[in-house]
Amino acid sequence: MWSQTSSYALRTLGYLATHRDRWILGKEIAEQTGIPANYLSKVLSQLRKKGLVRSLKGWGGGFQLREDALSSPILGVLELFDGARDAEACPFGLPRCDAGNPCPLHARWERIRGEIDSMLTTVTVGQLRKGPA
Amino acid sequence: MWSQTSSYALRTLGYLATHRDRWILGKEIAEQTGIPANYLSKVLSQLRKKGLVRSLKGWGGGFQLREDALSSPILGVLELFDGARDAEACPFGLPRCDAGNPCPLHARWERIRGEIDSMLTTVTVGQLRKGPA
DNA sequence: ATCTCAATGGATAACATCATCCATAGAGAA
DNA sequence: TTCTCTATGGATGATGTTATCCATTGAGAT
Repeated sequence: MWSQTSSYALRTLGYLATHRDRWILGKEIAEQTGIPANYLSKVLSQLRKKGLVRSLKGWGGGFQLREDALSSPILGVLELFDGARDAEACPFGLPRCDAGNPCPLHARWERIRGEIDSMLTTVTVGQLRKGPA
Repeated sequence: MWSQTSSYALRTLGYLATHRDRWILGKEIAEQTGIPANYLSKVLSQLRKKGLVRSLKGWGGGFQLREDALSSPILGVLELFDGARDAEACPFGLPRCDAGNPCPLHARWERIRGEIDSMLTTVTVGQLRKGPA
């Protein structure tokens, strides 16, 4: 549904959201989430540039979720890695369909798309925290 | 959302569903739908093997939609090119989430997934026909 | 039989995504 | 300063998807 990389980003943020009390090594995130360490470093780098994550080099360093990232909708994360989705585009790539000239799937898809958008804008990074059962 | 190739397949079937009165050249489909002609031939070949489309070589030949394809759900087409989707998989690749240990997105996604499945099994190839306004 | 039309299918190339390797830079410890 | 730890970033490789090229096959027209 979304790219592997986006999935990595969400998992990473979920892990950081769960451990906000200290600096987390990239290596630790990789081990705990199963994301390839080398690739993860690229993902973390982008999350840092985007301001979702803070980093500290050297001994005792690592990564941390930034405070204001907690309330950030996950839509922003997905867009960062998958690019902005064309909200208008027919997911089937059918010839231009819109309200005036709908393809057979248009109306049904319109509704589903709305629910997905609602989910992505409502759920925040902070809510990716792995809570106690 | 789905692969480019699946989109091509749906557009192709839509075009064939709209012109059921004669044999349609692959070239014509390519021109009218904007699908690369050479690549389209592969897609058509798979549609033929799957029994959705009939072909005729030589002068006056081309492609035609098969009668029974009209009532076939488009889900089958998507699975043909994208492979069967893992219905259980969390679209975010988050650590195994299920009813017992749901990720924050689980419940919301469950519902959306149901609607998508419903759409894909309900809409048929015949309904891809480009009807008169 | 021969010619032309058009699908068929194998081989290959272009491209993006995913992943790894390695050298460098920054920061605290000794 | 010097050492170790750890993020940073450039270069490269692996893989899957998308696209193209070309030779072959089948079928009707003449």
